[in-house]
Amino acid sequence: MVKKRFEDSTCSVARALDEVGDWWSLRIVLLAMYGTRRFVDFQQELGIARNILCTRLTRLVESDVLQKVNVGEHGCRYEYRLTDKGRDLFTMLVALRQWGDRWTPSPGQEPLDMRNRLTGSPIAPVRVCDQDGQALDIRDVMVSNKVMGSDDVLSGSDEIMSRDQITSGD
Amino acid sequence: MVKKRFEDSTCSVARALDEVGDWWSLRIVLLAMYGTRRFVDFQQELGIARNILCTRLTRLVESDVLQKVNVGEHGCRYEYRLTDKGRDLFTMLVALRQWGDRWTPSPGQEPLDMRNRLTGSPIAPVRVCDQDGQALDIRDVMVSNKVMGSDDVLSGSDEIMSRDQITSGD
DNA sequence: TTAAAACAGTTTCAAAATGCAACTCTTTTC
DNA sequence: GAAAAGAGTTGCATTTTGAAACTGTTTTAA
Repeated sequence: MVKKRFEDSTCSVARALDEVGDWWSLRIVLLAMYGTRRFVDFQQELGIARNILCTRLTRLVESDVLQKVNVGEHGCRYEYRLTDKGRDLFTMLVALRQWGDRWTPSPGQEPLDMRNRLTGSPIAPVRVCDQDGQALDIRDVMVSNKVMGSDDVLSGSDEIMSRDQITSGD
Repeated sequence: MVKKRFEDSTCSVARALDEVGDWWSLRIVLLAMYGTRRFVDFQQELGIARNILCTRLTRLVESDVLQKVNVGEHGCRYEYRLTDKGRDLFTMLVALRQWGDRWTPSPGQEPLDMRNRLTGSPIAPVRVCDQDGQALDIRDVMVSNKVMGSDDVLSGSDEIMSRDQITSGD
């Protein structure tokens, strides 16, 4: 019984991408991490159309990634700030940045230098580890699918391991 | 001198998003990690339009995230397989999955159980660490901007730290 | 205290991307 | 050797995006 090994329409990656997986949202979150808070600043730094920015910010507020705060002194003037949920995208964005640094280098552009603010120690490459602290890459990972009662390894699809081998556990 | 603290049109996150930041590409890569390789399988599992899938796969091949392999016995029949570059999105996708598990839980849907294939040890939450092994969250990180010769902390924009405080180093 | 500028959007309309269905042509399978 | 499956294309309708102008507030500065 092979067909669909993971019923992933309810996959949390898909759900995450529904919230921040469009063309602009992660860029907005990234700018927010750099300190941008105002509508015009997002607009100018991204070069995004104002109406699109408006719908994106609204969506991000609805999904609780940003919060809209009235900072006007005599009326209404707004700022968009990261929530805990938005701030928690930090790890994923660092992983994405490191991937970009490794695989899409830009001539004459050196990677952003990020460090421990207190000690100056540089940030290390983000790794997936198990609870014993062992770093794992995709080939080392097994996914147990409780619904279907079968285990499987992630493939990373290369020529060494055929589809038959991968699905032999079913 | 405040205006733009990071000239990020050349930011590696932006470059990464140019390659995999659209609505479908990361889902395609994720399926590829689960072992999907064929055009029709991607199409059916994603519910994506065939022409769109075609342009996405072509783009991913062009940017060397996937490779297109002829597996026909008497002619042409293709598979799309992850390259090293594509496989290296694993870390980022695990971080995204964990974010989704934490913040967009689905009723009755428990997180995918991922483990070390050899030992059965569960995967731990992905963390950003410095080279001394110290786990850092966004508030602990400093970015040194060599172009502008200034240092800055990432803000995570909440009400505790005002924009003035953040930019006081300039 | 008032005029000018800045903010935070809307609205309108054109251009681009996406989705759907039908249609090819080749390759497997039976 | 026929039928089915794979891997796309093509054409057209729908949706999303982008650009620019337009509104109504709120600050700033004289």
